[in-house]
Amino acid sequence: MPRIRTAVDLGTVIRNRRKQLGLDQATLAKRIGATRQWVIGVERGKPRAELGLVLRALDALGIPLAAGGKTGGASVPPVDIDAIVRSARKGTPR
Amino acid sequence: MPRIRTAVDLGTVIRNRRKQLGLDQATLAKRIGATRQWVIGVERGKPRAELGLVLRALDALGIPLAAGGKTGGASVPPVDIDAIVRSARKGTPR
DNA sequence: TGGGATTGTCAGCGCTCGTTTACATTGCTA
DNA sequence: TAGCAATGTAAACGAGCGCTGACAATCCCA
Repeated sequence: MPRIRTAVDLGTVIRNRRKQLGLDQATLAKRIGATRQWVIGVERGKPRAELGLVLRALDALGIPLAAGGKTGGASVPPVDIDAIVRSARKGTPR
Repeated sequence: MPRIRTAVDLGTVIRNRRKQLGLDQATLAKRIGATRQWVIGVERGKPRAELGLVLRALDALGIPLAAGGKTGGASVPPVDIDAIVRSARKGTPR
């Protein structure tokens, strides 16, 4: 259950899963509704790929995405009190 | 621990977390290295936002992203045997 | 060694992204 | 009510994406 931080992480996950399923790039591309070119780019970790296609790819590969779950350590660092206070007393004098 | 399927899902998560932290759009934008305009778009669920900025946003908000974890049901449908067989015997006649 | 499948690279093109700048709207406080 | 902060909307513009189409480089069997 890899933790995704960068586009490269995501590309690796997608590629591994695709191979695991025995799919080639062309087939995956067709399922997503994109081109093989696009698949190549994403698997390489292209950071400016478009979000919608990426989500469709994960879906097509049966890869669920979870946000905010505790992954083990001190994830989800608790509320930034400072910010809240500042916001509370609308001053925000900078 | 919301399950992310669409760009709208992601926008909602981001917006909620931002407010939870008491940040305004401008501040978040600056931290990400994007503009307020961009934040507005993403929070609205723009499906063609660029991946890199989205990941930076999640990071800036302390939202971990996990891929491939079982979420409860029949997620991660097991390997497509058919595909593997086809791939195994390199034929792939179709 | 030959041939098919898979993957990678290149070039050109339309289109939309993200940025900048400015203004309108809403909400709250003094 | 005036004034400030936060949010939403709009227009113009450069830059890069994703698409089409074609071709080269690898693998892997027969």
